[in-house]
Amino acid sequence: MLSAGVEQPEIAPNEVADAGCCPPITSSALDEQQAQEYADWFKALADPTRLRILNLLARNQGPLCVCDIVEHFALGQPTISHHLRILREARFVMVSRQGAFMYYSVNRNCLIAFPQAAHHIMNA
Amino acid sequence: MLSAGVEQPEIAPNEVADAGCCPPITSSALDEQQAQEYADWFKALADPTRLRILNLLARNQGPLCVCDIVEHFALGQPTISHHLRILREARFVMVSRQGAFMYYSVNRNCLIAFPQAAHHIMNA
DNA sequence: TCAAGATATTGACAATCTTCGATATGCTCG
DNA sequence: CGAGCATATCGAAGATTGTCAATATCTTGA
Repeated sequence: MLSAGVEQPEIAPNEVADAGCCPPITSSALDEQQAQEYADWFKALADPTRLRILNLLARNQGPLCVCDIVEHFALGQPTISHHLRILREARFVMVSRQGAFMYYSVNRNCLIAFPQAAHHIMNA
Repeated sequence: MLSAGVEQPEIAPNEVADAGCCPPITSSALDEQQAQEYADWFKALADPTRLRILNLLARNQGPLCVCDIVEHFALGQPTISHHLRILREARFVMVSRQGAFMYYSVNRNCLIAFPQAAHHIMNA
C-alpha cells in the first residue's frame, strides 16, 4: 500500500503450443485459468501414494497391471484405482487394456513438462 | 497377482546432497518418507493463489511486501499471509523484515529443484 | 508512552480429499 | 450362459484445506 515495491504492469499472455502432457505453455504471466490448471496438475502429485505409484511404474521397464501395483501398497484395490484415475486424468500415466487387465505405464513426456512449468511459473 | 508384469526388487536409496530448496535428492527408489516430503512440496504448489503469488514475485525484480501482494488478489490479508507461510515453509519464497514490512521474494534455487524432482520420481 | 499501521495467528465453517466396504461392470474360460 | 477374476464406481466417514472475521503481535513515529 505505502511500500516501495517496484511493480510491472500485467502483460496479456501469448498462447503457445500444447505438449501432450500437462498444462499448455504460454510465454508470460499466469492468468487465473492457467494458475488453476497448474494447480490441478500439481495436486495430482500432492499425495505420497500417487508419487510412489509413479515411481514404481517408472522403475519398471514396461507397464504394470492394477493388481501388481496393489501388491506394493497397504491400501485396498479401490483406493489404488482411485489414485490411478487421478494420475491418468492429469496424464502422468497411460493405460491400455489387455483382456481383463488394465496395464498402466508412465507418460515420459512429463519429464519435459516439469522444467517447462517451473520456468513458466517462475518467469525464467 | 497373476499377470505378466516384470518387476524389479526394491533398492535401498542412497543418500545424496540437499540443494537448499525442496526435498533432499537420492539416486533411486522413493521410500515412504521421501514420497511424503515430495508430496508436501507439491502440495505447496497445488493452489492457484499460491502459484499466482509465486508468479507475481518472480515477475517482479526485487521483493514485495504483503500489502503489495494483497492488492493483486480478491482475498483478505490473513488469507494471503496464510499462503505466504506455506510457500515459505516449503522454501519457495524467502522473507526479510524491513521495519514493519515483511519483504517476500522468490527462491530461485527452486528452478533447479523441479527437474531434479522429476528425474528422481520418474527414475530418469 | 501511545496510537496507528503491517503482518501473523486463532477459531470456525464449508469444501475437498483419502480411504474404505460394498457393489457394479467387463472380460475370459468352462 | 454362468462362474470367477480384474477393475471401476458408489456412498460414507474422517481428515485436511481455503477462506473469513476477529484479534494478537510487532514496529514506527509523535
